[in-house]
Amino acid sequence: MQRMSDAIRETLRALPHFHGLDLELFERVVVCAESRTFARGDMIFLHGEEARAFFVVRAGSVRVYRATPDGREQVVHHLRAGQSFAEPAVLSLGRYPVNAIALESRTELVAVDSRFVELLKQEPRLSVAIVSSLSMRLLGLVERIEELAITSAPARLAHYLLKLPAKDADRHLVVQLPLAKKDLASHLAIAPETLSRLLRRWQDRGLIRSKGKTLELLDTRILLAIADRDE
Amino acid sequence: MQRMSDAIRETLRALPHFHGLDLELFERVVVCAESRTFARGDMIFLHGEEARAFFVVRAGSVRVYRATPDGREQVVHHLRAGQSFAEPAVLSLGRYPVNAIALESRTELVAVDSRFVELLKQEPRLSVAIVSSLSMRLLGLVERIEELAITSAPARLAHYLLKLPAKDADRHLVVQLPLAKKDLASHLAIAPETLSRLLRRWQDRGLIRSKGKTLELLDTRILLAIADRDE
DNA sequence: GACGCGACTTGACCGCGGTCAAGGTGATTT
DNA sequence: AAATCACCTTGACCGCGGTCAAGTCGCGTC
Repeated sequence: MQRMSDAIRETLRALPHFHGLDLELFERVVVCAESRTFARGDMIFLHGEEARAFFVVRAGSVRVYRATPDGREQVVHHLRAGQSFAEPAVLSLGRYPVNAIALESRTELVAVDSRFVELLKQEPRLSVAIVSSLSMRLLGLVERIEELAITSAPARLAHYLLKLPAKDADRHLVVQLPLAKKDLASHLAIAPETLSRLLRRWQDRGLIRSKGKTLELLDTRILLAIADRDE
Repeated sequence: MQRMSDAIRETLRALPHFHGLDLELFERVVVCAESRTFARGDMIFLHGEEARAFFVVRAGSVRVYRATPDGREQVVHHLRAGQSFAEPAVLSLGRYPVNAIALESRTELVAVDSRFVELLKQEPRLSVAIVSSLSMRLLGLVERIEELAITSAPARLAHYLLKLPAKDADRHLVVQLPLAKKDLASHLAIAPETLSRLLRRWQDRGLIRSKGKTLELLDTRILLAIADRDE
Protein backbone atom coordinates (compact mmCIF):
# COMPACT_ATOMS: atom_id res chain seq x y z
CA MET A 1 0.00 0.00 0.00
CA GLN A 2 3.00 2.23 0.17
CA ARG A 3 2.91 2.83 -3.57
CA MET A 4 -0.70 3.90 -3.40
CA SER A 5 0.13 6.35 -0.68
CA ASP A 6 2.95 7.80 -2.75
CA ALA A 7 0.57 8.39 -5.64
CA ILE A 8 -1.72 10.28 -3.27
CA ARG A 9 1.18 12.41 -2.07
CA GLU A 10 2.21 13.21 -5.59
CA THR A 11 -1.29 14.24 -6.59
CA LEU A 12 -1.87 16.43 -3.55
CA ARG A 13 1.56 18.00 -3.68
CA ALA A 14 0.85 19.33 -7.16
CA LEU A 15 -2.30 21.11 -5.95
CA PRO A 16 -2.09 24.90 -5.50
CA HIS A 17 -3.71 24.47 -2.08
CA PHE A 18 -0.64 22.82 -0.68
CA HIS A 19 2.17 24.74 -2.33
CA GLY A 20 4.94 25.54 0.04
CA LEU A 21 3.50 23.58 2.94
CA ASP A 22 6.14 22.12 5.23
CA LEU A 23 6.44 18.35 5.23
CA GLU A 24 5.06 17.72 8.66
CA LEU A 25 1.85 19.61 7.97
CA PHE A 26 1.53 18.10 4.52
CA GLU A 27 1.66 14.61 5.99
CA ARG A 28 -1.24 15.48 8.24
CA VAL A 29 -3.19 16.36 5.12
CA VAL A 30 -2.24 13.12 3.41
CA VAL A 31 -3.75 11.18 6.30
CA CYS A 32 -7.19 12.57 5.36
CA ALA A 33 -6.94 11.30 1.79
CA GLU A 34 -7.69 8.06 0.03
CA SER A 35 -7.71 6.96 -3.57
CA ARG A 36 -10.84 5.87 -5.46
CA THR A 37 -11.31 4.54 -8.96
CA PHE A 38 -14.39 5.06 -11.14
CA ALA A 39 -15.57 3.63 -14.44
CA ARG A 40 -16.94 5.71 -17.29
CA GLY A 41 -20.41 6.92 -16.37
CA ASP A 42 -20.08 6.29 -12.63
CA MET A 43 -21.59 8.99 -10.47
CA ILE A 44 -19.08 10.46 -8.04
CA PHE A 45 -21.73 12.31 -6.09
CA LEU A 46 -25.25 13.59 -6.52
CA HIS A 47 -26.82 16.96 -5.96
CA GLY A 48 -28.11 17.15 -2.38
CA GLU A 49 -25.99 14.33 -1.02
CA GLU A 50 -24.11 14.90 2.22
CA ALA A 51 -20.64 16.20 1.39
CA ARG A 52 -18.12 13.86 3.01
CA ALA A 53 -15.11 14.67 0.85
CA PHE A 54 -13.69 16.85 -1.86
CA PHE A 55 -11.75 15.40 -4.77
CA VAL A 56 -8.61 15.77 -6.81
CA VAL A 57 -8.36 14.22 -10.26
CA ARG A 58 -5.38 11.91 -10.62
CA ALA A 59 -6.29 10.39 -13.97
CA GLY A 60 -9.21 10.50 -16.36
CA SER A 61 -11.73 13.34 -16.31
CA VAL A 62 -14.86 14.49 -14.55
CA ARG A 63 -17.89 16.55 -15.44
CA VAL A 64 -19.56 18.70 -12.80
CA TYR A 65 -23.04 19.72 -13.86
CA ARG A 66 -26.45 20.75 -12.76
CA ALA A 67 -29.51 18.80 -13.84
CA THR A 68 -32.50 20.87 -14.92
CA PRO A 69 -36.15 19.89 -14.41
CA ASP A 70 -36.69 18.84 -18.02
CA GLY A 71 -33.80 16.39 -17.93
CA ARG A 72 -31.17 18.46 -19.67
CA GLU A 73 -27.97 19.39 -17.97
CA GLN A 74 -25.77 22.46 -17.77
CA VAL A 75 -22.06 21.88 -17.39
CA VAL A 76 -20.45 23.85 -14.58
CA HIS A 77 -16.93 22.46 -14.85
CA HIS A 78 -14.84 19.97 -16.72
CA LEU A 79 -11.94 18.63 -14.70
CA ARG A 80 -8.77 16.91 -15.79
CA ALA A 81 -5.72 15.53 -14.04
CA GLY A 82 -4.39 17.86 -11.35
CA GLN A 83 -7.61 19.75 -10.75
CA SER A 84 -9.78 19.63 -7.65
CA PHE A 85 -13.46 20.15 -7.02
CA ALA A 86 -16.21 20.26 -4.37
CA GLU A 87 -14.15 22.03 -1.72
CA PRO A 88 -16.95 24.50 -0.89
CA ALA A 89 -19.39 21.67 -0.31
CA VAL A 90 -17.16 20.15 2.33
CA LEU A 91 -15.79 23.32 3.87
CA SER A 92 -19.03 25.13 4.28
CA LEU A 93 -22.19 23.95 2.62
CA GLY A 94 -22.37 20.43 3.99
CA ARG A 95 -24.09 19.14 0.86
CA TYR A 96 -23.07 18.88 -2.76
CA PRO A 97 -24.88 21.54 -4.81
CA VAL A 98 -24.18 19.80 -8.15
CA ASN A 99 -23.68 16.38 -9.72
CA ALA A 100 -20.32 14.89 -10.68
CA ILE A 101 -19.77 12.04 -13.10
CA ALA A 102 -16.65 10.21 -14.32
CA LEU A 103 -16.19 10.63 -18.07
CA GLU A 104 -13.56 7.97 -18.71
CA SER A 105 -13.02 4.44 -17.56
CA ARG A 106 -10.24 4.21 -14.99
CA THR A 107 -10.89 7.72 -13.72
CA GLU A 108 -8.88 7.93 -10.50
CA LEU A 109 -9.59 10.46 -7.82
CA VAL A 110 -8.06 11.34 -4.50
CA ALA A 111 -10.78 11.95 -1.92
CA VAL A 112 -9.96 14.29 0.96
CA ASP A 113 -12.48 13.73 3.72
CA SER A 114 -13.89 15.97 6.41
CA ARG A 115 -11.06 15.42 8.87
CA PHE A 116 -9.38 18.02 6.71
CA VAL A 117 -11.82 20.64 8.01
CA GLU A 118 -10.49 20.12 11.52
CA LEU A 119 -6.95 20.63 10.30
CA LEU A 120 -8.01 23.82 8.60
CA LYS A 121 -9.36 25.25 11.83
CA GLN A 122 -6.04 24.77 13.56
CA GLU A 123 -3.60 25.72 10.86
CA PRO A 124 -3.61 29.30 9.57
CA ARG A 125 -0.98 28.53 6.93
CA LEU A 126 -3.28 25.93 5.48
CA SER A 127 -6.34 28.14 5.48
CA VAL A 128 -4.61 31.03 3.78
CA ALA A 129 -3.70 28.70 0.94
CA ILE A 130 -7.28 27.52 0.72
CA VAL A 131 -8.66 31.05 0.75
CA SER A 132 -6.37 31.92 -2.09
CA SER A 133 -7.32 28.93 -4.14
CA LEU A 134 -11.04 29.42 -3.57
CA SER A 135 -10.55 32.96 -4.77
CA MET A 136 -9.04 31.69 -7.98
CA ARG A 137 -11.97 29.35 -8.37
CA LEU A 138 -14.33 32.28 -7.99
CA LEU A 139 -12.59 34.16 -10.74
CA GLY A 140 -12.78 31.12 -12.96
CA LEU A 141 -16.52 30.96 -12.47
CA VAL A 142 -16.89 34.65 -13.24
CA GLU A 143 -15.13 34.00 -16.52
CA ARG A 144 -17.34 31.02 -17.20
CA ILE A 145 -20.35 33.25 -16.62
CA GLU A 146 -18.97 35.79 -19.04
CA GLU A 147 -18.50 33.08 -21.63
CA LEU A 148 -22.08 31.95 -21.27
CA ALA A 149 -23.32 35.52 -21.39
CA ILE A 150 -21.96 35.82 -24.92
CA THR A 151 -25.18 35.54 -26.85
CA SER A 152 -24.25 34.30 -30.29
CA ALA A 153 -23.14 30.73 -30.82
CA PRO A 154 -20.27 31.55 -33.23
CA ALA A 155 -18.86 34.11 -30.79
CA ARG A 156 -18.97 31.62 -27.92
CA LEU A 157 -17.24 28.96 -29.97
CA ALA A 158 -14.55 31.27 -31.36
CA HIS A 159 -13.92 32.61 -27.87
CA TYR A 160 -13.52 29.08 -26.59
CA LEU A 161 -11.17 27.95 -29.35
CA LEU A 162 -8.90 30.95 -28.92
CA LYS A 163 -8.57 30.28 -25.21
CA LEU A 164 -7.47 26.71 -25.72
CA PRO A 165 -3.79 25.96 -25.11
CA ALA A 166 -2.28 26.07 -28.60
CA LYS A 167 0.85 24.82 -30.29
CA ASP A 168 2.50 27.08 -32.81
CA ALA A 169 2.84 25.52 -36.20
CA ASP A 170 4.23 27.62 -39.04
CA ARG A 171 1.97 30.63 -39.49
CA HIS A 172 -0.97 29.17 -37.58
CA LEU A 173 -2.08 27.54 -34.32
CA VAL A 174 -2.97 23.93 -33.61
CA VAL A 175 -5.33 23.08 -30.77
CA GLN A 176 -6.72 19.84 -29.37
CA LEU A 177 -10.33 19.67 -28.24
CA PRO A 178 -10.20 18.28 -24.71
CA LEU A 179 -13.81 17.03 -24.96
CA ALA A 180 -15.98 15.00 -27.25
CA LYS A 181 -17.81 17.38 -29.58
CA LYS A 182 -21.18 16.62 -28.08
CA ASP A 183 -19.79 17.49 -24.64
CA LEU A 184 -18.19 20.63 -25.98
CA ALA A 185 -21.54 21.61 -27.45
CA SER A 186 -23.15 21.11 -24.07
CA HIS A 187 -20.39 23.13 -22.39
CA LEU A 188 -21.04 26.00 -24.80
CA ALA A 189 -24.81 25.63 -24.40
CA ILE A 190 -25.40 25.00 -28.10
CA ALA A 191 -26.82 22.04 -30.03
CA PRO A 192 -24.28 19.52 -31.35
CA GLU A 193 -25.67 20.11 -34.83
CA THR A 194 -24.86 23.80 -34.57
CA LEU A 195 -21.30 23.05 -33.50
CA SER A 196 -20.88 20.74 -36.44
CA ARG A 197 -22.24 23.30 -38.88
CA LEU A 198 -20.08 26.12 -37.53
CA LEU A 199 -16.89 24.10 -37.87
CA ARG A 200 -17.81 23.12 -41.38
CA ARG A 201 -18.63 26.68 -42.38
CA TRP A 202 -15.36 27.98 -41.00
CA GLN A 203 -13.48 25.22 -42.73
CA ASP A 204 -15.14 26.08 -46.05
CA ARG A 205 -14.12 29.69 -45.54
CA GLY A 206 -10.53 28.71 -44.81
CA LEU A 207 -10.55 29.91 -41.22
CA ILE A 208 -9.76 26.52 -39.74
CA ARG A 209 -8.86 22.99 -40.70
CA SER A 210 -10.60 20.28 -38.73
CA LYS A 211 -9.68 16.62 -38.36
CA GLY A 212 -11.29 14.81 -35.45
CA LYS A 213 -10.38 16.56 -32.23
CA THR A 214 -7.47 18.40 -33.79
CA LEU A 215 -8.13 21.87 -35.13
CA GLU A 216 -5.79 24.19 -36.99
CA LEU A 217 -6.65 27.83 -36.56
CA LEU A 218 -5.61 29.36 -39.86
CA ASP A 219 -6.88 32.90 -39.44
CA THR A 220 -6.94 34.01 -35.81
CA ARG A 221 -7.60 37.61 -36.80
CA ILE A 222 -11.01 36.81 -38.21
CA LEU A 223 -11.75 34.34 -35.41
CA LEU A 224 -11.01 37.12 -32.93
CA ALA A 225 -13.38 39.40 -34.77
CA ILE A 226 -16.09 36.73 -34.59
CA ALA A 227 -15.47 36.22 -30.86
CA ASP A 228 -15.72 39.95 -30.19
CA ARG A 229 -18.59 40.57 -32.53
CA ASP A 230 -21.19 40.31 -29.87
CA GLU A 231 -19.63 39.40 -26.64
CA MET B 1 -14.61 60.67 13.93
CA GLN B 2 -16.05 58.24 16.43
CA ARG B 3 -19.38 58.22 14.63
CA MET B 4 -17.71 57.36 11.37
CA SER B 5 -15.98 54.47 13.01
CA ASP B 6 -19.28 53.23 14.41
CA ALA B 7 -20.78 53.23 10.95
CA ILE B 8 -17.88 51.12 9.73
CA ARG B 9 -18.38 48.67 12.59
CA GLU B 10 -22.05 48.36 11.85
CA THR B 11 -21.44 47.70 8.16
CA LEU B 12 -18.74 45.11 8.72
CA ARG B 13 -20.60 43.38 11.51
CA ALA B 14 -23.49 42.66 9.18
CA LEU B 15 -21.18 40.91 6.71
CA PRO B 16 -21.31 37.09 6.61
CA HIS B 17 -17.50 37.04 6.72
CA PHE B 18 -17.45 38.25 10.29
CA HIS B 19 -20.37 36.42 11.80
CA GLY B 20 -19.58 35.04 15.20
CA LEU B 21 -16.20 36.68 15.47
CA ASP B 22 -15.28 37.66 19.00
CA LEU B 23 -15.07 41.36 19.74
CA GLU B 24 -11.33 41.58 20.17
CA LEU B 25 -10.63 40.00 16.81
CA PHE B 26 -13.37 42.01 15.13
CA GLU B 27 -11.77 45.24 16.33
CA ARG B 28 -8.54 44.23 14.68
CA VAL B 29 -10.47 43.90 11.42
CA VAL B 30 -12.07 47.31 11.88
CA VAL B 31 -8.61 48.88 12.05
CA CYS B 32 -8.01 47.82 8.43
CA ALA B 33 -11.14 49.60 7.23
CA GLU B 34 -11.97 53.12 6.18
CA SER B 35 -15.03 54.80 4.71
CA ARG B 36 -15.13 56.34 1.23
CA THR B 37 -17.84 58.27 -0.55
CA PHE B 38 -18.44 58.27 -4.30
CA ALA B 39 -20.64 60.29 -6.64
CA ARG B 40 -22.76 58.79 -9.39
CA GLY B 41 -20.47 57.70 -12.20
CA ASP B 42 -17.26 57.68 -10.15
CA MET B 43 -14.96 54.77 -10.88
CA ILE B 44 -14.14 52.76 -7.77
CA PHE B 45 -11.42 50.78 -9.48
CA LEU B 46 -10.33 49.84 -12.96
CA HIS B 47 -9.49 46.54 -14.58
CA GLY B 48 -5.78 45.82 -14.13
CA GLU B 49 -5.23 48.23 -11.26
CA GLU B 50 -3.34 46.96 -8.24
CA ALA B 51 -5.83 45.58 -5.72
CA ARG B 52 -5.28 47.47 -2.47
CA ALA B 53 -8.65 46.86 -0.85
CA PHE B 54 -11.93 45.07 -1.07
CA PHE B 55 -15.21 46.88 -0.47
CA VAL B 56 -18.50 46.68 1.37
CA VAL B 57 -21.48 48.75 0.24
CA ARG B 58 -22.88 50.88 3.04
CA ALA B 59 -25.25 52.99 0.93
CA GLY B 60 -26.03 53.43 -2.74
CA SER B 61 -25.17 50.80 -5.32
CA VAL B 62 -22.31 49.60 -7.46
CA ARG B 63 -21.96 47.93 -10.82
CA VAL B 64 -19.09 45.52 -11.42
CA TYR B 65 -18.56 44.95 -15.10
CA ARG B 66 -16.12 44.00 -17.78
CA ALA B 67 -15.57 46.21 -20.78
CA THR B 68 -15.57 44.40 -24.11
CA PRO B 69 -13.41 45.35 -27.11
CA ASP B 70 -16.32 46.82 -29.02
CA GLY B 71 -17.17 49.22 -26.22
CA ARG B 72 -20.13 47.43 -24.75
CA GLU B 73 -20.04 46.13 -21.23
CA GLN B 74 -20.97 42.87 -19.59
CA VAL B 75 -22.36 43.25 -16.09
CA VAL B 76 -20.84 40.80 -13.65
CA HIS B 77 -22.57 41.96 -10.48
CA HIS B 78 -24.94 44.54 -9.12
CA LEU B 79 -24.28 45.34 -5.49
CA ARG B 80 -26.50 47.01 -2.94
CA ALA B 81 -26.18 47.91 0.73
CA GLY B 82 -24.68 45.11 2.82
CA GLN B 83 -22.91 43.32 -0.01
CA SER B 84 -19.17 43.05 -0.52
CA PHE B 85 -17.00 42.66 -3.59
CA ALA B 86 -13.43 42.28 -4.88
CA GLU B 87 -12.25 39.94 -2.13
CA PRO B 88 -10.59 37.53 -4.57
CA ALA B 89 -8.60 40.36 -6.12
CA VAL B 90 -7.10 41.24 -2.74
CA LEU B 91 -6.81 37.75 -1.28
CA SER B 92 -5.25 36.11 -4.25
CA LEU B 93 -4.81 37.92 -7.54
CA GLY B 94 -3.24 41.18 -6.58
CA ARG B 95 -5.04 43.04 -9.37
CA TYR B 96 -8.66 43.84 -10.08
CA PRO B 97 -9.95 41.71 -12.96
CA VAL B 98 -12.97 43.95 -13.63
CA ASN B 99 -14.19 47.53 -13.37
CA ALA B 100 -16.42 48.94 -10.63
CA ILE B 101 -18.49 52.10 -10.85
CA ALA B 102 -20.78 53.90 -8.38
CA LEU B 103 -24.34 54.06 -9.69
CA GLU B 104 -25.82 56.60 -7.29
CA SER B 105 -24.65 59.85 -5.84
CA ARG B 106 -23.63 59.46 -2.18
CA THR B 107 -22.61 55.86 -2.67
CA GLU B 108 -20.71 55.01 0.50
CA LEU B 109 -18.31 52.13 0.72
CA VAL B 110 -16.19 50.63 3.45
CA ALA B 111 -12.75 49.76 2.09
CA VAL B 112 -10.86 46.95 3.81
CA ASP B 113 -7.21 47.19 2.83
CA SER B 114 -4.42 44.65 2.54
CA ARG B 115 -3.48 44.74 6.21
CA PHE B 116 -6.45 42.41 6.44
CA VAL B 117 -4.47 39.74 4.59
CA GLU B 118 -1.84 39.81 7.33
CA LEU B 119 -4.53 39.31 9.94
CA LEU B 120 -5.84 36.38 7.98
CA LYS B 121 -2.47 34.67 8.07
CA GLN B 122 -2.40 34.82 11.85
CA GLU B 123 -5.99 34.04 12.73
CA PRO B 124 -7.44 30.66 11.80
CA ARG B 125 -10.87 31.65 13.08
CA LEU B 126 -10.93 34.53 10.65
CA SER B 127 -9.83 32.45 7.70
CA VAL B 128 -12.37 29.76 8.43
CA ALA B 129 -15.06 32.42 8.32
CA ILE B 130 -13.73 33.73 5.03
CA VAL B 131 -13.53 30.27 3.53
CA SER B 132 -17.12 29.75 4.45
CA SER B 133 -18.30 32.97 2.97
CA LEU B 134 -16.31 32.55 -0.24
CA SER B 135 -17.94 29.15 -0.54
CA MET B 136 -21.35 30.72 -0.34
CA ARG B 137 -20.35 33.19 -3.01
CA LEU B 138 -19.22 30.31 -5.21
CA LEU B 139 -22.56 28.64 -4.76
CA GLY B 140 -24.29 31.84 -5.83
CA LEU B 141 -22.23 31.89 -9.02
CA VAL B 142 -23.10 28.29 -9.78
CA GLU B 143 -26.74 29.27 -9.53
CA ARG B 144 -26.12 32.19 -11.85
CA ILE B 145 -24.67 29.72 -14.36
CA GLU B 146 -27.80 27.66 -14.05
CA GLU B 147 -29.87 30.76 -14.74
CA LEU B 148 -27.90 31.50 -17.89
CA ALA B 149 -28.38 27.93 -19.01
CA ILE B 150 -32.10 28.54 -19.15
CA THR B 151 -32.44 29.09 -22.84
CA SER B 152 -35.83 30.66 -23.32
CA ALA B 153 -36.38 34.30 -22.50
CA PRO B 154 -39.77 33.81 -20.78
CA ALA B 155 -38.33 31.08 -18.54
CA ARG B 156 -35.41 33.29 -17.54
CA LEU B 157 -37.68 36.20 -16.74
CA ALA B 158 -40.21 34.15 -14.79
CA HIS B 159 -37.39 32.51 -12.85
CA TYR B 160 -35.98 35.92 -12.00
CA LEU B 161 -39.29 37.41 -10.91
CA LEU B 162 -40.07 34.48 -8.64
CA LYS B 163 -36.71 34.83 -6.92
CA LEU B 164 -37.20 38.48 -6.05
CA PRO B 165 -37.98 39.32 -2.44
CA ALA B 166 -41.77 39.60 -2.42
CA LYS B 167 -44.37 41.14 -0.19
CA ASP B 168 -47.56 39.22 0.38
CA ALA B 169 -50.66 41.09 -0.64
CA ASP B 170 -54.01 39.32 -0.41
CA ARG B 171 -53.85 36.27 -2.66
CA HIS B 172 -50.83 37.44 -4.63
CA LEU B 173 -47.24 38.69 -4.42
CA VAL B 174 -45.89 42.18 -4.97
CA VAL B 175 -42.28 42.64 -6.07
CA GLN B 176 -40.13 45.66 -6.83
CA LEU B 177 -37.67 45.58 -9.72
CA PRO B 178 -34.32 46.62 -8.25
CA LEU B 179 -33.00 47.72 -11.67
CA ALA B 180 -34.10 49.88 -14.56
CA LYS B 181 -35.80 47.66 -17.12
CA LYS B 182 -33.07 48.11 -19.67
CA ASP B 183 -30.52 46.98 -17.07
CA LEU B 184 -32.72 44.07 -16.09
CA ALA B 185 -32.91 43.10 -19.74
CA SER B 186 -29.13 43.18 -19.93
CA HIS B 187 -28.85 41.09 -16.75
CA LEU B 188 -31.14 38.47 -18.28
CA ALA B 189 -29.28 38.68 -21.58
CA ILE B 190 -32.39 39.64 -23.56
CA ALA B 191 -33.30 42.72 -25.61
CA PRO B 192 -35.24 45.45 -23.78
CA GLU B 193 -37.97 45.10 -26.40
CA THR B 194 -38.40 41.45 -25.54
CA LEU B 195 -38.71 42.24 -21.86
CA SER B 196 -41.33 44.83 -22.62
CA ARG B 197 -43.32 42.44 -24.80
CA LEU B 198 -43.19 39.61 -22.28
CA LEU B 199 -44.51 41.80 -19.47
CA ARG B 200 -47.30 43.04 -21.69
CA ARG B 201 -48.27 39.55 -22.82
CA TRP B 202 -48.39 38.28 -19.26
CA GLN B 203 -50.39 41.28 -18.20
CA ASP B 204 -52.89 40.64 -21.00
CA ARG B 205 -53.18 37.04 -19.84
CA GLY B 206 -53.80 38.13 -16.27
CA LEU B 207 -50.61 36.58 -14.89
CA ILE B 208 -49.21 39.86 -13.60
CA ARG B 209 -50.06 43.50 -13.17
CA SER B 210 -47.30 45.94 -14.01
CA LYS B 211 -46.92 49.58 -13.03
CA GLY B 212 -43.44 51.04 -13.40
CA LYS B 213 -41.02 49.05 -11.32
CA THR B 214 -43.78 47.50 -9.23
CA LEU B 215 -45.10 44.13 -10.33
CA GLU B 216 -47.94 42.10 -8.89
CA LEU B 217 -47.59 38.39 -9.51
CA LEU B 218 -51.17 37.23 -9.80
CA ASP B 219 -50.67 33.61 -10.80
CA THR B 220 -47.46 32.16 -9.46
CA ARG B 221 -48.47 28.64 -10.42
CA ILE B 222 -48.41 29.43 -14.13
CA LEU B 223 -45.29 31.57 -13.75
CA LEU B 224 -43.58 28.62 -12.10
CA ALA B 225 -44.60 26.43 -15.01
CA ILE B 226 -43.13 28.96 -17.44
CA ALA B 227 -39.90 29.13 -15.44
CA ASP B 228 -39.54 25.34 -15.48
CA ARG B 229 -40.71 24.85 -19.01
CA ASP B 230 -37.30 24.85 -20.51
CA GLU B 231 -34.81 25.42 -17.82
C1' DG C 1 -45.54 74.78 -17.16
C1' DA C 2 -42.68 73.91 -21.21
C1' DC C 3 -38.95 71.71 -22.77
C1' DG C 4 -35.69 67.94 -23.60
C1' DC C 5 -33.70 63.69 -22.96
C1' DG C 6 -33.62 59.06 -21.77
C1' DA C 7 -36.45 55.13 -20.77
C1' DC C 8 -40.02 52.41 -22.33
C1' DT C 9 -43.39 50.54 -25.73
C1' DT C 10 -45.10 48.80 -30.02
C1' DG C 11 -44.92 47.21 -34.81
C1' DA C 12 -42.69 44.93 -38.83
C1' DC C 13 -39.29 42.06 -40.38
C1' DC C 14 -36.13 38.19 -40.72
C1' DG C 15 -32.02 35.51 -39.50
C1' DC C 16 -30.08 32.51 -36.04
C1' DG C 17 -30.10 28.40 -34.12
C1' DG C 18 -32.96 24.56 -32.08
C1' DT C 19 -35.49 20.30 -33.29
C1' DC C 20 -36.52 16.25 -35.93
C1' DA C 21 -35.00 12.90 -39.10
C1' DA C 22 -31.83 10.32 -41.77
C1' DG C 23 -27.56 8.95 -43.04
C1' DG C 24 -22.33 8.37 -42.47
C1' DT C 25 -18.09 7.25 -39.83
C1' DG C 26 -15.51 5.69 -36.46
C1' DA C 27 -14.39 2.81 -32.65
C1' DT C 28 -14.95 -1.26 -29.61
C1' DT C 29 -16.76 -6.01 -29.04
C1' DT C 30 -17.41 -10.77 -30.29
C1' DA D 1 -14.20 -9.46 -40.22
C1' DA D 2 -18.82 -8.61 -39.01
C1' DA D 3 -21.71 -6.41 -35.94
C1' DT D 4 -23.02 -2.93 -32.94
C1' DC D 5 -23.25 1.34 -30.88
C1' DA D 6 -22.07 6.00 -30.04
C1' DC D 7 -20.65 10.01 -32.16
C1' DC D 8 -20.78 13.04 -35.73
C1' DT D 9 -22.62 15.22 -39.98
C1' DT D 10 -26.03 17.06 -43.14
C1' DG D 11 -30.63 18.49 -44.67
C1' DA D 12 -35.23 20.62 -44.02
C1' DC D 13 -38.08 23.28 -41.34
C1' DC D 14 -39.74 26.99 -38.40
C1' DG D 15 -40.41 29.73 -34.22
C1' DC D 16 -38.15 32.64 -30.94
C1' DG D 17 -36.24 36.66 -30.18
C1' DG D 18 -33.00 40.29 -32.00
C1' DT D 19 -32.75 44.54 -34.82
C1' DC D 20 -34.48 48.70 -36.86
C1' DA D 21 -37.65 52.35 -36.73
C1' DA D 22 -41.10 55.24 -34.94
C1' DG D 23 -43.55 56.77 -31.59
C1' DT D 24 -45.05 57.63 -26.39
C1' DC D 25 -44.23 58.23 -21.67
C1' DG D 26 -42.08 60.06 -17.59
C1' DC D 27 -39.04 62.69 -15.13
C1' DG D 28 -35.77 66.29 -14.00
C1' DT D 29 -34.38 71.05 -15.26
C1' DC D 30 -34.95 75.65 -16.09
